[in-house]
Parts: sequence; structure tokens; C-alpha cells
Amino acid sequence: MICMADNISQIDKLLNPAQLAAVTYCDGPSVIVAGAGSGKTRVLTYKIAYLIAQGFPASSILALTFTNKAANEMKERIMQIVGEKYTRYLWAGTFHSVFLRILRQEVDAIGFLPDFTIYDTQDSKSLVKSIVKDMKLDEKIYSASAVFNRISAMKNRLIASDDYRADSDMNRDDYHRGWQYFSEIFAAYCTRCRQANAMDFDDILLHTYLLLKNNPDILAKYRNRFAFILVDEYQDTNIAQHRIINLLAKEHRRISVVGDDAQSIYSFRGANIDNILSFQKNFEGCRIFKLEENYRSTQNIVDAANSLIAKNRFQIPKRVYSNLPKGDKIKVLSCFTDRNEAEVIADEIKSAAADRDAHYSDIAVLYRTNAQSRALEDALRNDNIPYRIYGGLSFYSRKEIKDVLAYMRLVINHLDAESLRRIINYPARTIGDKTVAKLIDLSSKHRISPLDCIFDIDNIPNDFNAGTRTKLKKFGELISNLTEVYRSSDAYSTANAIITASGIMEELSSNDDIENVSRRENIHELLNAIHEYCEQKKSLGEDNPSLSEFLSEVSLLTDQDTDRDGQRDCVTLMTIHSAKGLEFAYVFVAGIEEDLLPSSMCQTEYEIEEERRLLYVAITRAKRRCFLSYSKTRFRWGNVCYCSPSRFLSDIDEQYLDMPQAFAQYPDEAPSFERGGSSFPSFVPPHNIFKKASLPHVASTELPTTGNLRPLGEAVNNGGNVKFDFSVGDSVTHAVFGRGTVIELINDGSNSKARVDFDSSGQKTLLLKYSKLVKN
DNA sequence: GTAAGAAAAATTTTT
DNA sequence: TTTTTCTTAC
Repeated sequence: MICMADNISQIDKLLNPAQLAAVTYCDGPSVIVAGAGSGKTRVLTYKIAYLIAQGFPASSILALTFTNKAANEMKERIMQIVGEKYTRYLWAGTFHSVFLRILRQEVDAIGFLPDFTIYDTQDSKSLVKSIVKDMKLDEKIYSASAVFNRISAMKNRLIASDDYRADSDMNRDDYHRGWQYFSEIFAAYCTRCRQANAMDFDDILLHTYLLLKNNPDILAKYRNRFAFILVDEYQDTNIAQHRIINLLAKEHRRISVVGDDAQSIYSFRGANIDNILSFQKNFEGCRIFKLEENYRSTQNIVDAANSLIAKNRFQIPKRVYSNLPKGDKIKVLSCFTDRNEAEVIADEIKSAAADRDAHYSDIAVLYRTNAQSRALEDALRNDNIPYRIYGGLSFYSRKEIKDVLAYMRLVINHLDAESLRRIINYPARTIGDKTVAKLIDLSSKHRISPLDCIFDIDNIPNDFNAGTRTKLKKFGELISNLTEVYRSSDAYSTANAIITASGIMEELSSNDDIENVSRRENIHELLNAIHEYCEQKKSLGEDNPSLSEFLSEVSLLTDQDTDRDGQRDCVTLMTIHSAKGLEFAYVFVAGIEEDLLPSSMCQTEYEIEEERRLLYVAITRAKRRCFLSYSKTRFRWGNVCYCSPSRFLSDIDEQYLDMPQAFAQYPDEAPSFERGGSSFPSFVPPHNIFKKASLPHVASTELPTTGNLRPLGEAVNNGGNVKFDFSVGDSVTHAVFGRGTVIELINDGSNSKARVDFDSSGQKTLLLKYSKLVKN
């Protein structure tokens, strides 16, 4: 208590005037615009500590973040300021975890059963896939990712499947782009989720919104419970999150949001930068605090980043500055190939580690796409530089882990058809596709879950043969036995029973392939995690920590949260997106090239601005030194691509850049030009010859009406669509298939396809943007 | 019904 | 280059 008072009384010495003002203003809504490196987390944590000191019980403060890591860090730091007993009941977590907690509490009001399952993206996509298959639609046109992404985008805008079906505009658009069955798939998806007593990530937000909107008493309860609401990274909120916050805060208006519009990089996932840009309008009388002093980076780095972001048209005016030393200029590295780029970076890392006594853990290499990591990994491994790579497959999405989790889910939630499908024949029980299809059929005919069909197989008319029926019954028995264990013991015992009784351990012990060994290790690691979880819960006084709670928490964890050896001294490799919120003394940003950063997918001004913010985020991760590299050529899906430096490079004021010497010619003898024995072609075409030659841009006036899928309300596509210069009947040549005749064109913006009848290999449908089809 | 091998297609970012 | 899908032989 004394400790707490002490810490808080010192507050004016620990914060600068802007930070202090932002922390101590608690009488109404406020938005804190926090420039990169301006002590945003500090303000947030001190603000919470201050609120507690002002007499707000911790249990009445709601603090929302985007990652578990951010939430945990925040809790940790508040604990250090005010002590554990004040923070124990703080509602601090991610949007998803806090709202999931509320949904589980109010489960009756949303029409789900307790212990509903959370589907991750993989589960969701595989559900979409099976629906498309059941509806006998073309899986190429209705690809699981495209369909799921659109479903997700709709839910993030709070458009449920019924609303969608009722919207004639959207249905008409779908019809025109050959997606007339989308609304039906959407509806089926929602039905199947409900039948399975399952929710996906987006449903957590959607159902929270509907719960609060449709139940005034419940809304009142949570309005009272959360007397003060704080939101981190507000520029990344989507419409659903924004509206939920509004419901909770509109009445008492004790809300404070923190964010930086210049660091909004998640619009592809529904983040709506307008949420922060218009926050003041939304909450009348809202005060705005700007944190403009950057404590992280040298002046050169801050100034360079400023000169870059100044090229964006839409932003909140602010002047970020640094009082640290000027520092070195940003070094631009010009390279020949992606391999060469990786080697150059590895060399710079070595000299940084040697000359400037930096630890490897002070160094990060950032890139736009995960595919770029391979070359970098190779080079670092070659030079014996230890590294740790983030992204890729997270622990909880590994096959063996998902298999075990699927058993757990099915045991907990017998309605979960997706999990059942995953494991009914794993380990192999000779229950094949045919049987599963029949079972699913039976289940929808009788309106009971597939597992209940199995339990009741003797009483339901069916055409399974005796052998199949026995196998199904045996599987049913396995699940009901495990369910008994689940009901009578704790999470760890249940997990143990699952991996032995299911035969998974036996399966993985059949041989000692390196793959199998690592799978066994992973499963043991999962068991350890469960054990740890149980012990922790028990120490908090819970006597029977259930597997269901564990699963619920685990379903919202991501890669970064499960980092188990963060201590080692090694270089960090990650995408720019995942670097947000982090800082490193040395930052390398690789692949500063057109079609990579900005990505080739970007067409509109609006999208280009987001890519520019992405580079802004990357540069502002650096504390002392920043390097930007680009390569003249790059291996992409097996062949050489010629690249030109990113336009963003010329957006940065050159006084902050240390540019490489101008290029002479491609050195014929450059050793790193060789890959797999084949040397470079002697003919070097100018950049993007294929694109420029055959794909002229269409002027905005003749924009085709069948553009990319773009939800209403987002930026209009002003002229970026690409027209392909082919017509039916054209004679064309393909690098692999040879000569052919165009027999059909499918115009779908950048995903346009052509159906071509090849002389030698028959008809094929080709994506024009990749196929490099040439008109004869 | 399964597993291995061949052929074809696909590449942005992920709470 | 890697991943996914299709084919074929057990």
C-alpha cells in the first residue's frame, strides 16, 4: 500500500508533461495519439495504476489489447507499480479473450451450450471446404480461403448471414462476379457452426455485440462493471470491436484509447483506421493528447521515417521528434540476388556483432513475406549466426497437436463435427471418406450430431455393413470412455488418457523417424503445458482445473505467446507485421522492392499508403542503426524475377540515407549469380517486361464493374484494375504447354483467368497474372 | 481403403 | 521451390 502510494506520488517525475496529462485526465473520453517509441505502454500502465490510486477497484477497469503478449506485459508492469493484490482482478486481455469470457458467462443468452468450441482459421476453412463440396460447387471458384475471408470480413462489419441474404445489392454483385451461391455457403457455414456448438474468431466479436445490443439488462451489467475502459492500438480495431466499445462506453464516457494512425497495418483483416481518425467526433468533448517525443530511435531514424510517412495523405497531424544523438544514416544495401542480399545482411550482422559489441538479440531482420526468410536463414546458418524465426507454423497449429486437441474438443463437445471428422480415422481405423460421408448424411437427415448417430447406430436405419458398424461403434466407445475420464478427473489425466487410449502415442512410436521423434516431443510438450496449467490453477485454489478451460485459453494463443526459448542470444527473423510493438538496436529491412514492398497485390492509393505505413513501422523499430536492402533479381516460385527498388526508397529524404555507389553493369563474374549450377541468362530484360508489355492499365473511366471483392465502405478501387489483352480465339503461347487457343475469358480483376485449348496438352484454365501467356 | 509417387498449381500480411 | 491434388499399385 505504501509502496503503491510512493510510486504514484512520483508520477510527475517519471513522465513527461504530455504523458502526465494523458495519464491524469480521467473525467471524460480521451484519445492518446502515441507516435512510435513515445512511451505508449508506459502511459497505459501508469494510467491504470493512477486509476487504481484514484479509488477505481481493479475489477472495474477494462484494458483491451490485441495480443496476449501485450496484455501480459501490461499486467506485469502494473503489478510492479501497484503490487499484485491490486491487479489480480483487473480485466486486462485481448478483445477475444475478454469477450470470450463474457460469452461463456452469458452462454444462455446467446443460445449456445456451455463449453462451446472455438474454431481456428484452419478449422473454419476446412468447414467451408466441406460445405462447398456438399453443395457440389466448383472448389476453384469457391476457394475455401476466398469464401472464408469474405465471411470473416462480413462478420467484422457485423453483417450476419441473414443480413447478407437480405441485402439485394450484395447479392446482385455476387451474381455478377459468378459468386451467386456465396450467401448460401455463408448461411450453411453459420448453421454448421451452431449445430457443432462452435464459434470462430469473428463470432466471438459478433456474438458479443449481439448479446449486448439485444439484452439491455446484460448491457447494463457490464456497463456498470467496467467503470473505466482503456483500449490499446485503437488504429487496429475493426467495426465490430469499435461498436462493442461504443455500447460499453457511450453512457459513462470513461474511456481512453491509445493508438497511432501511422502504424495502422491490419486493414486487410478488417481494421478500420477511421475508428481512431473519427474518435473525437464519435465522443463529443473528447480530449486529444499527442505523445510526440520518441525515446527509442536516433534523430536520423526518426527524421527518415517522418519524411517517408509525410507522403501519406490521410493522417492525424503530429510532429514526432527525438532528442537522442543524431546517429548514423540509414544504410541502403543494393544487392544482385536474394541470396546475395542475405549474405550482405549476414556480413553486416557479423560486423555489427564484432565492432559495436551488439548482442545477436539486439538485431532483427524484417521482411514483407514469410517466403523471404529462407534465403536469410541459409545465409545466417552458413555464417554460424544463431537466429530465431517467428511466424510460420505455430505450436498449436502443428498437425499432431491439432489431432490431440481435436480429441479433447470432441470429448468436451460431442456436437463438434469438425473435430470428429479430423480424428475418426486418425490413427487409421479404416473408416474412410465413404463412411464419413454417409455418416454426415445420416446426421443431417436425422438432425443429430454425427457422434450421436454413432452412439445410436443400432436404432437408426442405415446401410453400413456389419464391419463398418463395428468400427464406428468402437470409435464411439472410445469417445464415451474418454468422456467419462474427462468428467471425473483433471485436465492432465484426461489428456494422458486421450493420447494412450486413442492410439496416437502408439502410432507415433511405431518407428524412430526424425519426424516421429519430433512429433512425440511436441505432444509431450503439450502435456507439459497442460500439467503446468493445472498446477498453476491449483495454486490459485481451483481443485479440478478442467480441460475445457485450458482449451478455451489455448485456442486464442498464437505463435509469439508460446515462445519457449526467448532467452537465447540470437538474431530475430520476422515479418514486419509481427514486429509491431517491438524494438531492436539494429534493424535490417530486406526486400525494399516494387512488387514486394509495396506488395504486388496493392493497387489503390489507399492500399499503397498502408504499405508505406508498413515500412514506417519497420524503420521505427530501430533504436540505433537501420539498414534497408533491395535486390535486383529474386527467385520467386522457381524462376528469376527482375526487381526494381521500391518507390518508398525515394520517398525518404536522401539526407538521411547512406546510398550505395551507383551500379555499373551486372558483373558477369559475380559469384553469387549462380544457383543450382545454372548461370544467369545473358539477356537481361528490363524490369517487369511481361507485365508492362501485355497488361496495360485501364483508365479509371473504363473501370470494369466486376472488380475485386470489396466490402462497402472501404476505399474505392480507383483505376487499379488490370485489363488483360486477350480475346477468345486468340492464338497464344505458354512457356510449358506451348501453343494454344483462348476459348474462354473469366474477368475477375487481378484474378482473371483464361481457358486455353493447348495443341499438345488439351484444355487448361490459367491465372493470367502468373501464367505469362503471350499472344502470337 | 491406404500409401506412395506423379503431376499440377500456387504464393501477403494473422489477432 | 513447396504444397496440394490426383493416380496407381498394393
